[in-house]
Amino acid sequence: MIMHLSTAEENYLKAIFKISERSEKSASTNAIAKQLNTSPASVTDMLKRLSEKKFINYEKYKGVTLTSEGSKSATQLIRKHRLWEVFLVKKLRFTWDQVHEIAEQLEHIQSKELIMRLDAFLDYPKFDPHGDPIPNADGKFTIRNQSPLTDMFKGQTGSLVGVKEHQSDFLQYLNSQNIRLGSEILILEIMAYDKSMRIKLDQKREIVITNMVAQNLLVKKL
Amino acid sequence: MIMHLSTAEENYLKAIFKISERSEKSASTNAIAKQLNTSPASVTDMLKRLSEKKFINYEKYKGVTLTSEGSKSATQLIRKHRLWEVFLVKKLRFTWDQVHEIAEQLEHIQSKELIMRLDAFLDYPKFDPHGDPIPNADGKFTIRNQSPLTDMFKGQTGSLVGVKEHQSDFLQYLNSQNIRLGSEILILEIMAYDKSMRIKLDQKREIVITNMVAQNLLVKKL
DNA sequence: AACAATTTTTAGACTAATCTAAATTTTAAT
DNA sequence: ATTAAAATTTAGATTAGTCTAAAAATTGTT
Ligand SMILES: [Mn+2]
Ligand SMILES: [Mn+2]
Ligand SMILES: [Mn+2]
Ligand SMILES: [Mn+2]
Repeated sequence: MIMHLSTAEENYLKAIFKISERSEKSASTNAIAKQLNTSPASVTDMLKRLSEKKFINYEKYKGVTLTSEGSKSATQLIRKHRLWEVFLVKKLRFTWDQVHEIAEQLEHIQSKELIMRLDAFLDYPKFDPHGDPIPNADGKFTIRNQSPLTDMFKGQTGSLVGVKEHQSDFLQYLNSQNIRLGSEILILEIMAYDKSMRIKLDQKREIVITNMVAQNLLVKKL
Repeated sequence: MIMHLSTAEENYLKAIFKISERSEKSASTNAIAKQLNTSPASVTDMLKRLSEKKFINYEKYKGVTLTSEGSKSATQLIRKHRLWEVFLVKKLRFTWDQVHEIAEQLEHIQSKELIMRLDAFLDYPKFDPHGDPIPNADGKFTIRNQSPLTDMFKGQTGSLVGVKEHQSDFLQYLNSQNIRLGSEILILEIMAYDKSMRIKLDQKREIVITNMVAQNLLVKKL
């Protein structure tokens, strides 16, 4: 029943999970290749193996979906990744732009007990340092209402609950502007021309952000 | 200059280091194979590769020694292993018999920064949960005077500072007898026949231990 | 010094994971 | 409905790490 997955296999399942998450429909070979920075030929190869092992539903040329077994594995991997990120930020005082790479390695450590204890040690966090929900031991994600800042209008206020983009240069940009999870954002003005926004941050500083930045900020309306 | 090592390569270097540590002379192919639970043929293969990369001094049929580069890598790996063991015991409340396997995986996580911060988080521990010294960032081990309990005589008292054997069944046996690091051991009697010992533990309980157990207990004379 | 036992290396094969280039299938557009 | 473009799969090769069986070298013992 308990089937061992290699690091590579785990990464493929996670990639498929993430693609399915954002597009609803089945994941294509090319999309997976792009996500994993690998060649489509390698993906096809791996899809055959994962299908053989019943982690995915795969038919040639038709794309893939995760089986419930595959979905469970992917969710556990995400759980581990995000818990480790919390550990790195909360306990080791890394910043949110420094943790992803390290968590990419830590997520593959195999020990149920370790994760149980880590979770307890961190006080059962519900969200990671980027505001992403951490599935619980049963794989259940906390749902939260949130929307990209671009969905809000002039005069409205939101609290930053997450970021869509996780690239460290983006996160470092946010650091430089003192924009962090929990920051209060009041939209003062939206430029008609380029949709850039003038905002008031934490009832203090006024700054201008581009539409591209605003698209990547997830807020809860206040 | 900075050469990347795979998990397998790191494990070979650590094995060679440990063999050299206990026998002084160069490590033989068979000894490495035994340590890593692999075949001698695989070892020869890997020795060629590690020699090529200048981590070991290797001549066919002559056994191997680590170069200074190899020694440095092995020491860093041991440092990581032992720091993670401290983390698991001190922070996650694992017992000393549960941590080795997990640390075997954690030691391969690649991030200098992570280890620096972990070391600080743990308050720069000098010894791991089994009493083994943790090399500092420069690779320097703390030396301590210690001897196997079998080197001591009737009437002498020692404090347990380490164990030679790390198998979990041995550690669990010690747990069951309430023998732990720091325990005070007074030798009451040594049987001439089988060299088993009657000892007084922590000025409380009297127990009998076999010579095999005594050989694996490292004590500091009091 | 010869030979038997042991150790080590080589030969040849296998698996997982990857690649490039070529062939095939699907999809989209005329 | 053809045909061009894009996506996907296959073919064939490569690398790391492993294995078993056989050959070669070393070591130990008469
Ligand atoms: Mn991440
Ligand atoms: Mn994250
Ligand atoms: Mn250990
Ligand atoms: Mn240890």
